[in-house]
Amino acid sequence: MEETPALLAAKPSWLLTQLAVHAHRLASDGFGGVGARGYHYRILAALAEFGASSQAELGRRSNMDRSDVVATINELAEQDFVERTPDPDDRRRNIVTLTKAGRRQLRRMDQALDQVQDDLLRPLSADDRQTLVRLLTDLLAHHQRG
Amino acid sequence: MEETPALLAAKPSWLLTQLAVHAHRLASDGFGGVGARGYHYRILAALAEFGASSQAELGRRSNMDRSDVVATINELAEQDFVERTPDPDDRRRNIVTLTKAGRRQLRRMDQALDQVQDDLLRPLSADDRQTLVRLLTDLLAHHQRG
DNA sequence: TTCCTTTCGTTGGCGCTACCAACATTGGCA
DNA sequence: TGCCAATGTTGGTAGCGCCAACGAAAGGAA
Repeated sequence: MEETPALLAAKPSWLLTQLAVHAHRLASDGFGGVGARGYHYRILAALAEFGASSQAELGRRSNMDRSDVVATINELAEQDFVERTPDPDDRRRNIVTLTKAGRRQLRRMDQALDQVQDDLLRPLSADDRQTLVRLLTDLLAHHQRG
Repeated sequence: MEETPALLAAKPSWLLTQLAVHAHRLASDGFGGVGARGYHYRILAALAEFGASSQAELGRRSNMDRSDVVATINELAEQDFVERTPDPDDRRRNIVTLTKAGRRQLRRMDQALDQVQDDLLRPLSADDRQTLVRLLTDLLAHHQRG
């Protein structure tokens, strides 16, 4: 294998984005096994955790653009993983509901994702994993405000 | 701000990929100021560090697909940041050379990137930054073999 | 009430990164 | 010689993130 330029290898942003590529590939492979992708998981997870929501709400919680939520809900609804019904109390909104099948799909995706975490962090000790998660959590929290 | 589902927030792969989004946005903003993007930096950095190379070599060092190297070299050559000449010793290959202007562009991009690192790691102490880099470096090294 | 602003869902787009398949040309090797 | 590997190139595709614009509807100010 060829050497990576030191200019790159020394940059935290390089380490982060390259590692994210690996993480994304692992996750995609896992999700691909159940015919889904990341956006689907985000929406299903948000629904399972906070219950039926409007699309705008789902977007804010899952860090997704409104327009991408539309497409994702379309796909999930076509597979009967969610239901989209107009909100009678606010006629601008749709209420998105998780179905039984959707809950099952979420469980499948979650298991795949757990395996991904293992593969991703394999070389690290339990302590190091915890440290890494702490640092990343701090950083992410910071960048989601400023 | 709305709450992120715990199912997401707990996954290292989520932290990593989301943080990479922020890192990428910061870098893109920095690069955008000089009319460039990530692929350009990778190629220029590899050329500066290892000297004139074939496109395939550049791709391996910069972690890029051959086809993406072609497009990137096209763009860099159009701005006279690199020169592409056929290799007389191996007529399959091109030799890509960094120009003075290319070196200047790299310096500009590198300065922008240094600022990005600061912004990215701002909330962390010097110790924490070092720890983070160590952990990420270990992980990345692992995933670039297996 | 009327007017203005905001929110919501939707459509249709774009950029960047990461890939893949196919092809012709050329080198290297058995 | 004949076969396989590497190279550059073309022309795709997918996923994620994002933006502008629109009509419909809600909310708040005057």
